[in-house]
Amino acid sequence: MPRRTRDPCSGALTIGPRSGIPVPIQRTGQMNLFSDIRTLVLAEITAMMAAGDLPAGLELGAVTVEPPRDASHGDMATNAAMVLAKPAGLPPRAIAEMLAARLTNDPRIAGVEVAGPGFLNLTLVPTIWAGLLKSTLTEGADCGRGTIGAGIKVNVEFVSANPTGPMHVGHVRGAVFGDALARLLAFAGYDVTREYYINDGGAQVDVLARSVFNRYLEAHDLTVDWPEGSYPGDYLIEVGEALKAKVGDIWLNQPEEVWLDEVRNFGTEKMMEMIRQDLASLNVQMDVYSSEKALYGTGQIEAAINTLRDMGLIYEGTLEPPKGKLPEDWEAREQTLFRSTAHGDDVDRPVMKSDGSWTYFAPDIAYHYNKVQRGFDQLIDIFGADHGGYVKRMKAAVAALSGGRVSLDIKLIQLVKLWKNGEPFKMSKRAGTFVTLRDVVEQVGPDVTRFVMLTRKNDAPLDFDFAKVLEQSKDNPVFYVQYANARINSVMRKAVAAGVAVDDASLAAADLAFLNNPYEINLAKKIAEWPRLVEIAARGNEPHRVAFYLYELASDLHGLWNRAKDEPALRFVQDDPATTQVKIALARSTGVVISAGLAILGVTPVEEMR
RNA sequence: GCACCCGUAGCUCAGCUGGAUAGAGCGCUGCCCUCCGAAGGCAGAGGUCACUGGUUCGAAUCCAGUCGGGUGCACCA
Repeated sequence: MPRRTRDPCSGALTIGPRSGIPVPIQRTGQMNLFSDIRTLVLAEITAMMAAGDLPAGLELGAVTVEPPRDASHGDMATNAAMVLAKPAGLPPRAIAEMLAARLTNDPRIAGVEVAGPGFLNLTLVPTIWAGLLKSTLTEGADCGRGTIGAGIKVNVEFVSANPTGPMHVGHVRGAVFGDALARLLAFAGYDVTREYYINDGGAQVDVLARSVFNRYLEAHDLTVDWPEGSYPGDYLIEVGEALKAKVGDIWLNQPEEVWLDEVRNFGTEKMMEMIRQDLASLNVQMDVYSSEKALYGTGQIEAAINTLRDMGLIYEGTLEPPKGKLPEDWEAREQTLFRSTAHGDDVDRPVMKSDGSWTYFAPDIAYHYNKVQRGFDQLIDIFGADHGGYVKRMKAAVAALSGGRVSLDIKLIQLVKLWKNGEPFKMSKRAGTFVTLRDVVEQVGPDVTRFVMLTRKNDAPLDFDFAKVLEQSKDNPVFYVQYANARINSVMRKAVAAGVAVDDASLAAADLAFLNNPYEINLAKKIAEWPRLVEIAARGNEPHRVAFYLYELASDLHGLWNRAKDEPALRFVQDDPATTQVKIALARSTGVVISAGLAILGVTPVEEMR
């Protein structure tokens, strides 16, 4: 097909200084080639509808432009002809032929092929990759930043460990996942709030208070009992000492009513200090700490329940006994129930105990109501997998209280199995091998901990081997990705020593039209996928995709590197400074994306590994 | 009994709002290792995507059911 030339003065094209080849530039400042080409495809379809080639008013939402699985299928593939065939009442290949003819006219498109049942395989002009690298280098740490979350307020609630002791290893994964998800969503353009819900309203903080009081008594050299279910951990010794330092001996012979409230406040405050420090050691920062206790006595629980009551969703009733094995002490009992079945739950749930006090569910409802009232459009809760049974009722509550306006996504975090050199690492409080978050971070560091925790989907169990995660070999994904970055920095230092300018501005200004080896193009293509991956990962609340992508990106860099052993022309540092600059631009662009990706994971990129 | 999660290569796992011949690492087999940066490289074998139906131009992906594993199942948080 004849190629229509575009006016170079339109601003859409620029002329490569040496080659004279037009280099498309992204005018939006974004480097998402896939959305650019999808926009083109949609525009041509719209034009076809206007021209009467297709019926007007076709729904285009299902049209995708994505990387083909097989490199022989070109650089991008679109399903447009196939998804439009039925509504348009035309054979897919007929649509494909028409669309192909139009797409060929775009200066970015080098070739279009109709394949299979009606795929359009697009080959881009080689200069497109130069434009990609330029925008990557120009955007730097912002490359791939998205806008799909623009104007959307999302609240990510995670960790929410009980304030009764230090965080243990079971909390680590949830903390890392939640923090990485928050970073991912922020990167995709969402307005993100990270929130911790302090469970300081239940019976367990009374137990904490009594345990602290015991330590307080011990600080006065008194002997104490440790009843079943109390918290005898050493970490409360200093809290007891601190309490003694604060109040002296005034509570020594006082009944519980006198000191319980104050000791509880004192204890939970100390525990939260410790938890904040634990989180900080993992580079996790919360925006908001919300207190369960603060919901009591302020009418918030009553208000939330009354709101449901006004909707006819609260009633006095008796639940059916659970099927299967009946609890020993089961008896029919009238309770105040939330009609969660109206919003998809399996049974209605009690909000008030038989003694008239609230169940744990009631403040949770109030807390989520509070989040709804604060104007969030989306709520995300991150729970341990053992709380899976809690999902439906919570979703029902949010659906009811927001009138369906606010979505709630609950991500369940599966267990982490600990290993050491391939041997199961047993955890036991009694044997003193209880593993705290601090133990993990001190042994392997926050970067490795975070990366490894994100190398699995949240709902898949994870093996964590204290020895293997620190191994410096290609079998260790953390090392593999970091090593790629170190290699990039190495060749850049070498180029600098050879007198080549490798700052991002110089590289972006260079003529980059000479990347043409399949290994180089392959790496550039992987870079091109980055913004798209951010979108997909953010849409699914799946930060693990970033970790897998980085591994693939590193793999492509290493592949190019290894290939260069046999093909010296592929080496990043060449005799000719201009050629070196082109190669370094590719390496540096890879490094830019690695850094951006690691930032989402909350991992610090390393520049050297010795 | 019910609900939720899971079932993909010998092992551990990816797999995009359904796309073309299902991928990676480990392990295995065979070569190579005077290489910008050692912590290796290249290649090969290896699959009924648990099973059976359904929807669709097209299903590992969506739906229903079956089997198998995990978790949770009034008034605990």
